[in-house]
Amino acid sequence: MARAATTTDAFNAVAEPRRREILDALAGGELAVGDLVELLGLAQPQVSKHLRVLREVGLVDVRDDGRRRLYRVNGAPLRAVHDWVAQYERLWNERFDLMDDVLDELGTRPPTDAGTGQGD
Amino acid sequence: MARAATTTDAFNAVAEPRRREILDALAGGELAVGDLVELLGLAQPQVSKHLRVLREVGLVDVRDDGRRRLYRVNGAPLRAVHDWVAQYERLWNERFDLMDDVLDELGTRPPTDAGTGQGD
DNA sequence: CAAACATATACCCATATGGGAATGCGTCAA
DNA sequence: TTGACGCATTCCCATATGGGTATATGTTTG
Repeated sequence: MARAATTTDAFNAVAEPRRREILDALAGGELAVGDLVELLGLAQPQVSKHLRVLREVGLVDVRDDGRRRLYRVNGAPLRAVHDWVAQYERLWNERFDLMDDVLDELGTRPPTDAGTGQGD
Repeated sequence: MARAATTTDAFNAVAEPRRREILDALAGGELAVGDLVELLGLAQPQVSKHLRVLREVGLVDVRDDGRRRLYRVNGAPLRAVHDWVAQYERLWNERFDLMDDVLDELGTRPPTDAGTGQGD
């Protein structure tokens, strides 16, 4: 087996830096392939291929405009990523960690910080 | 060129479902490789290899305990993922207006150093 | 109609992958 | 010491990747 396909889910699709750049560029609004080619400095086929992947996971939508194709972001699939990562927020935020200890010792969570002081 | 190495960053490391499972399992606390083997139903070498990747990107720390090795999560590297994805929250959240303000502020880099956040 | 333009596909290729199986190596038990 | 245990590493391999280049498809213009 090789690595999971990039089109498997948003996790894989977004692992590629170039695709993140594309999404960032599209964050400002609709853009045609040619615009992205200029903005990213990538070859046109490469951009089209990245867009294909993004489309397959639903991260972008397309709209025909004459001989151009306008792409736009659709962040919905990123929600899964966000939700998963959010669970680890506490692990890079020391405060939560300390708070956890404190709460653990107290045995219960006070309804609000009643100015418990900063003891430690 | 092939795909970027899985050890390139948290984005790539976490794109693999098994590695996410490992992190989820470790979220409860330290675990030995053998524990993970049982929990995930994977072969031991595979688990060790996934742990290697996670270690290389700093997502887990190890600790020797006799002939076992206890792994624990370190969510720090996930912060980059979280921060990037958070930019797109507005695309699946209805509160555009509020988010717009936030994004606007993110667009500028205040001279302040770390610690800003909203802690207060 | 043909020519120019915009985009998508097809091919080719070097590369890292993740699983399987075998093995190396340090640690604990008898 | 020998042997069992726990884990890491190595080798093998099918597979998808992303970039490069060439080409096919569709659209607008002359």
